[in-house]
Amino acid sequence: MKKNRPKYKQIIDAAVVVIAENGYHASQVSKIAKKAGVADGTIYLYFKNKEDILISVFEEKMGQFIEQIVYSTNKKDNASEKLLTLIEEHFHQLAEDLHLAIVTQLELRQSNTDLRLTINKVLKPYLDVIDEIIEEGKVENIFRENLNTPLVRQMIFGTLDETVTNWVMKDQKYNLEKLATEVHALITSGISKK
Amino acid sequence: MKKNRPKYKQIIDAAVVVIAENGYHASQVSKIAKKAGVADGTIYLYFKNKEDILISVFEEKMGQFIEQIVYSTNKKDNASEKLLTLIEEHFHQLAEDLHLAIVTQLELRQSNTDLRLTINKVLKPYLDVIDEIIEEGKVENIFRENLNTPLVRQMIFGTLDETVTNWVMKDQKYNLEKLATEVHALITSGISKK
Amino acid sequence: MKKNRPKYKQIIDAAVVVIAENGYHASQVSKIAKKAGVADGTIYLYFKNKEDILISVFEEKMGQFIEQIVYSTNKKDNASEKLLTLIEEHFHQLAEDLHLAIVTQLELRQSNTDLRLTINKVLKPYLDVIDEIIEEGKVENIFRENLNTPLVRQMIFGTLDETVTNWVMKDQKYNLEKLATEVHALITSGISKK
Amino acid sequence: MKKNRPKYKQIIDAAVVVIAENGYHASQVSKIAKKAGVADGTIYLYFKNKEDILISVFEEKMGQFIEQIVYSTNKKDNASEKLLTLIEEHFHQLAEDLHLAIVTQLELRQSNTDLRLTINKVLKPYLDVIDEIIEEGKVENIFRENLNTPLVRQMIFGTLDETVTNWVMKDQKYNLEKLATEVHALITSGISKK
DNA sequence: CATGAATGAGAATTCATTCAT
DNA sequence: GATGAATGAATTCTCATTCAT
Repeated sequence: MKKNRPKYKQIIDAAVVVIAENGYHASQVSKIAKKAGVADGTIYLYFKNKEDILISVFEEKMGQFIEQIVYSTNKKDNASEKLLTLIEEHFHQLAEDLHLAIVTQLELRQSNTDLRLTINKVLKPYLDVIDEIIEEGKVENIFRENLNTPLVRQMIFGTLDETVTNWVMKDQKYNLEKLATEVHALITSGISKK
Repeated sequence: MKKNRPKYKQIIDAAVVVIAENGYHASQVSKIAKKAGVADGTIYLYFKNKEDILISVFEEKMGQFIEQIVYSTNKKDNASEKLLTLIEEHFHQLAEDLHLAIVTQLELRQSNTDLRLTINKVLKPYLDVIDEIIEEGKVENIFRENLNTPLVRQMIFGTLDETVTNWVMKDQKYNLEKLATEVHALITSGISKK
Repeated sequence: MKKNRPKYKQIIDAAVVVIAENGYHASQVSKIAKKAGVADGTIYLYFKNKEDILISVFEEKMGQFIEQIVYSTNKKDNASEKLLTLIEEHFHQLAEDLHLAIVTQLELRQSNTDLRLTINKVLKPYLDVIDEIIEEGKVENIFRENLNTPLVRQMIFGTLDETVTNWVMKDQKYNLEKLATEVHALITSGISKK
Repeated sequence: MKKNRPKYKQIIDAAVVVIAENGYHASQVSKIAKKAGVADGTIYLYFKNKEDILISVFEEKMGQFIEQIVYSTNKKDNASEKLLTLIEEHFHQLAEDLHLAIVTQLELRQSNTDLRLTINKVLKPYLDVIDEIIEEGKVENIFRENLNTPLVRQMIFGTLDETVTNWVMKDQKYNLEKLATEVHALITSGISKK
């Protein structure tokens, strides 16, 4: 299995750093190879083509990202706490790994081609987790039962995504993780008085 | 003034259509010129370079977009109604002009370079309008006075943006404009019961 | 006659300045037109094409240059004095008009095309003057009668040309005109002792 | 070291031929690549850009040219013989390689930009050799001790350069090498009788 | 006579991918 | 498995010249 050989991981990690430091369009295969300490041709023993590297970056890193969120939310026992935990973990993981945050929030979005489809596919389990929390909240009578789940999920994901992107673009001048409770309050209670 | 000569508008409009139909990376200058009915070289009498076309597309179209929203919200007399109007107009204008929606939600985001900075600059007045509505809501005692305005603005913008992007990517299978009141309710009241 | 109309001279003079200041390759027709204070299209009422401007610059300016040398040398009555006068006038005229010196010594040589042939054609009368002085010197028994006239002319012209070019390229840090007698001595007496 | 790999020399040699045959401005990179038997992209593994090819052509070919002259003059033991040898070698080498003569005398002079600076830099050692011969002649009491060395060098170089250029432009109708002694005589003894 | 907006041909360079060693 | 030299397709922009006004 190629994914278990050491150079596979080396190349993935090199790609994240190279893209974060140089930007999507200036990240040539040869640069990634150099950073990974392998020859250009070696890349093609592990990946079908350049796009396959990027897809794999997203799959590997997002896979872990989602796994961690699922693991953490599962330990909570009501929808509201699960939602808070999801927000906290979302912010925490991206705040911890700035390279990853830059790559996912800014750089990888510059791709067209299949990568954008793959991003959606990879993100699907995450969106499903959000959906499940919403549904659970309805059952637990914590959230309104007439909520339009996909729409609520778009609100939640859109809010988190926009918040992280702003933080990255503002050069991480403030503490992202501390915003979690405030974001959670906004989502659950809205902005209206009372 | 170049911007008032007819070919300027012709080229801008041709660019929107070409980008929407071919995607950002497959939109050669020669394609835009052909669609606009001018010679390749004519493009360069009106625009400094290719990127300048894209920046101008965004400035012109977003300028109108924002103007329309400001105009409409100003006619309402409380923050909540203004917010609803802003959401309605946001959805309405993009639903009305699918080419524009594709370009702003998907294609233009693939650029790096100056365009991304310009996008932020152009968007600024829109974000300011949102901020003003939030502040007004606090004064009118409709919104909680301790709201973190930038964060709320990120929630609002992130939610609208994600909602429109989903609608575009789902091939506009549903009515975007009808979601406005629901989105407004989510933002004002949140998802919690009571 | 076009050559007598004021704009003809305006354009020629503008061309010399534009080429001297911007270099041959950066001297667009539009720049020359602007400096001359006429519209781009007006250039084509006076000149067949861009090359015709350059040819005319050389013809007009070199015509005067040669005329002045012929006039001055004719006033002398032996070949040696004529040669000295020729050198003095050659240096004097180019030292007086730096723009012209830059254009003739550096910029116009970057052309290929017909201009290079024309340069030779325009220069012909000058080379003929040199030939005549050499022949006269033989008759006057001042110069050796077995001199290879074309070769001597090449030595004279090559020496003057190289000297002026060096002076232009060295930013005219020294007095070109003062070199005339020394150059004359070298040509007439050579470098050998005795 | 790139300069020692065979394709480096192939490309340099192809460039000389292509420029000589097509002229400076009609020498596209793709033409040079084709003549060299390599892909267009391969050029850029060996040269930074098109101008770098031209600079390298001049450096390589002129380097050899000068080396040969230094080698030959060093075998002579007085300044006058060294000067004669320099003239003979100068004419000999360019007469032997017509492509090179066309390129150095006509085509490369059409460039502006860095190439012209490089030409001067590369030529410097040659001009230094001439200066040394002049100085040596003074010491040996063969040349006048009050000679202005830079000026004499300009006479010598200007004469040789003009002579070769004339020969190239006159389609090499006569034997350039046979002119060496005559040119040497003119430089050493001048044109005056006695 | 004069204008200046419009034209459109033409070339350098990058970089993902291959394959002989 | 690993290497890295070689490949070659694909696109922006400039500027001399024209011609309708």
